[in-house]
Amino acid sequence: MERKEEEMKSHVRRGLWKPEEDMILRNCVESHGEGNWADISRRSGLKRGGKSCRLRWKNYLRPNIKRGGMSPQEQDLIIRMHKLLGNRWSLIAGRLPGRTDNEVKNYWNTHLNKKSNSRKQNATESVEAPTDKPVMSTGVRDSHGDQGEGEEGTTNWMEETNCLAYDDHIGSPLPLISHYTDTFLFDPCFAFMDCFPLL
DNA sequence: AAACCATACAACCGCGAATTT
DNA sequence: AAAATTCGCGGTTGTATGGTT
Repeated sequence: MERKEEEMKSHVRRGLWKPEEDMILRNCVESHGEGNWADISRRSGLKRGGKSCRLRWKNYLRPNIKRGGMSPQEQDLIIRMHKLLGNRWSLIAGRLPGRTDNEVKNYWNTHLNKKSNSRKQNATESVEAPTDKPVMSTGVRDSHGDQGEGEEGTTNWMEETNCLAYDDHIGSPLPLISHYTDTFLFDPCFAFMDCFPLL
């Protein structure tokens, strides 16, 4: 049993994807549709696990993926959202059209984390008791323990996040309500966040 | 030129949630 | 209802690349 698993693992290709593999995966997803990644992995003939196929598609091959550097607006939005939600990368990425959770996470870890830390350090020189915890918690996925409880820090998040989306097409921040009715109509987390200022 | 180091990003892993059987 | 399977998330690791010594 374990031996068989070992054997399976040893036949699975790992590491960076080659252009040929990308092409095969793209063709396979286009003809069979997204989902059931184990099946796609089998059908494609690629020696890649379903998980790996899914990740590659989601983060790289999917249409409408935006590549290249983050705009200042995107950076700013990530910082604000991270302050609110903590490491909820998929939620943050959901507010950035064309960006993936992995990309946002990487960008935060390599660029913004430092920036944010140095900012925080400056702030702590004048104010006591900073916190790594997000201002708000969604309560949707709390098992990892790095999310805030939502009780503390009911600070000025309204002021700070009066814009939670940026529209590249019109080149200006979207007001909360228009975005709420647009992309995140059914996201309870954002529905709550967006409604809160009305209280 | 080469060894070393730092940075950025792609990919993997483990886990829990959701769904299917 | 329980077991098995699939999916999605966040943390972590691996690798390519560029800069410095």
